[in-house]
Amino acid sequence: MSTRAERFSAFRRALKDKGLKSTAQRDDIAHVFFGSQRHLSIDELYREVRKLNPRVGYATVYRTIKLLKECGLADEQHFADGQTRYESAKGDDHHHDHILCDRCGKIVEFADDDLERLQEEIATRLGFVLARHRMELYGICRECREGVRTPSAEATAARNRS
Amino acid sequence: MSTRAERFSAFRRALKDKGLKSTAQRDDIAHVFFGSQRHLSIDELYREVRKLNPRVGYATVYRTIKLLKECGLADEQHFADGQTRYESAKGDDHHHDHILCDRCGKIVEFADDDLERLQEEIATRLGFVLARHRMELYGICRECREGVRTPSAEATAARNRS
DNA sequence: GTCAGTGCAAAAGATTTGCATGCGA
DNA sequence: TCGCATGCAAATCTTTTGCACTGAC
Repeated sequence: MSTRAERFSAFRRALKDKGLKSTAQRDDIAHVFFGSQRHLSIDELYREVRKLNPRVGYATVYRTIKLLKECGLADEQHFADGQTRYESAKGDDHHHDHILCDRCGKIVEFADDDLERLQEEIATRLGFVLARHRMELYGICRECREGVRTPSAEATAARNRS
Repeated sequence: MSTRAERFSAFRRALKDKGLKSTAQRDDIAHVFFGSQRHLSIDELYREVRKLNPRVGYATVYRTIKLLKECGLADEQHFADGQTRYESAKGDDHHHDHILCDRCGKIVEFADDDLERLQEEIATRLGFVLARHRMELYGICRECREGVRTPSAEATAARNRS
């Protein structure tokens, strides 16, 4: 897993390689995006970026996220709530899946080798050569079951309610 | 797995229980929906229903699919292509996942007990009580790899291209 | 100076909703 | 008859695009 600075450099390098320009907007969007631990929606990303630099338009956020996707630096996720979210890519060798809390909206990442193997096996059995997969588990997390309301869980729940 | 007629009756019963009316449009939409083996998009469903009864509006298809969801008779799927698709629900005791061919778009359903168990185990390990999950595998099917172009694969590929 | 990048507003695509009319119970 | 259901069009919501202007190289 690379640092924010490393990802930022990788983005700038990718832009240069493609003959594209570095701009204040792209820098600001990338900075916010790489700095977030969460799975951001476009709107959340836009709002965060605007705090840093109000001279950024919605369209530019869309255009920049698309660029980040093309560079392999952002992964797009379509969870069950219908919202499209983006996360900072972990790299090819760091595949992971997600488990989401139905109550507070918390998203936890995990990786499991047995699961990967089993998926290969199922695909083979069905005559497919597996290219990729997507798995999401949904349930209730321990904090929500125990009625503990941590600040971060509260914030996440509030975001989900809005 | 119930028959088309059984599902149709279940829908009429559910409507009656909710104090809602049976109408020609609802009947026609349900008939087409329960009769399809495929994972239909709203647009595909609309077109099919129009062949049967041109006096059906787009909005009614949306409203009826929403009703079917509420009755537990339709499952909504968001696959990676971004299109929202619906399938006739198999019932709580018939959970299944999907594997999709990246080339011809074919969608194959499967169920695997080991997979279900492993998911439970992962959720428990992470402190979650699992409610449901979603898994999709993507790859290339045998027919596409072997260059065989079956009529159904051709039809599916054509639909995907359009 | 050149041309890609940007903001804005308009467009496009998917889904929902308001409203007058239609029709099932 | 009464009120839910429908069709249509308009409204939303999300994402993309056209265009004139700005700014990076």
